[in-house]
Amino acid sequence: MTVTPLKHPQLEFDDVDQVVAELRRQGYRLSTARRIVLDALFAAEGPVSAEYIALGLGGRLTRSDLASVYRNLEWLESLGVVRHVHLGHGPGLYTLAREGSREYLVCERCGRVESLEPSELDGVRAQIRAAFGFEARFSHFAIPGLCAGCNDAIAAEEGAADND
Amino acid sequence: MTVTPLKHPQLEFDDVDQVVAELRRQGYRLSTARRIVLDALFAAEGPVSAEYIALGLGGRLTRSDLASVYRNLEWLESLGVVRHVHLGHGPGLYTLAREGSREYLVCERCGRVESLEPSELDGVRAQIRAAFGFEARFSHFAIPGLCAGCNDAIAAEEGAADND
DNA sequence: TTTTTTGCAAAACCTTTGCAGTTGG
DNA sequence: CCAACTGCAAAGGTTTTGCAAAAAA
Repeated sequence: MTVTPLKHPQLEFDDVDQVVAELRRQGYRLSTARRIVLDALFAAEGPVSAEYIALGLGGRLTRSDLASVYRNLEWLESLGVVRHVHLGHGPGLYTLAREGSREYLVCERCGRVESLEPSELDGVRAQIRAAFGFEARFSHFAIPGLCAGCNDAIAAEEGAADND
Repeated sequence: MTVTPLKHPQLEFDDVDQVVAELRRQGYRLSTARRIVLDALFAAEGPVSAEYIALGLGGRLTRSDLASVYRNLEWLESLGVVRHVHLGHGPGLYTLAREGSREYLVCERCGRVESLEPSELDGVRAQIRAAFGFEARFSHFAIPGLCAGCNDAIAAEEGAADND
């Protein structure tokens, strides 16, 4: 089993100041706009949209310009500090990369999102690799489907509809 | 093992005229614009974008209005004649539903698309169901990753870069 | 001071909607 | 004939780009 080497190794950090210090050490400029994006990502509880960041997480934080937010997210992503995921239709969602590439199960019926440790899907990836020689990456696009609860609910509906 | 009952059972048909006849039998109007969309879907070799259909599959067929194409694709989808998939970024792609809900592996490096019989992923779905109680649906969003060739190519690159 | 980044505006991209005019049955 | 559908144009939602003004180092 090989650990995938990252082109841009994830930076280790626990708070905004650490990231700021590290980026500055690497020679990057740290504007207020950039700090705002980092603040929002640290304050957010899960993946958030660029717009939500620009609105200061819904008013709780300093607002900023949407175009700059996109530019800075892209920049932070290229440095391995941030990554983004697509959970379905709707905007891409951004999150700090520090926790590793979490993977998501998204219920298409109720919208519930289950966040998984990357290793939890190793078996699934192995099965796909064995069958198709394909290395599946669930870290950028979520796995859509039906959660247990909705699956049951649908089964019940269909039972009730048997007398159509 | 239960066969999922379809709300809109797929129509059986081999060519445009059969679909047209069936839809007319069901009381729907069949305009030229609608026939053009069906012609394009039958002529296409795989999933195609609405725009490509509107352009007459790149000039080979009659062109038509993009908004009408979208409307008719949505209508045909609601009748179970058409379905659409998302293979990654970029527009949704439409295809005839007659062949069942094929599922796709998309290489994020070279763009290669591998089309699978639904049953080929039954084992994967079973594993996910067993582990998370989640019924994965790969028919609407493709599985992204790296095909065997690109995986090898990347391994080679990384070997060559060991002396960084 | 000089290079980078910002903020605003505009555009690009995909998709939906409103509406007057046309068409299918 | 009349309900349904078209074609065009405009708008909606997400993301990118151009550029003059502002800010970082």
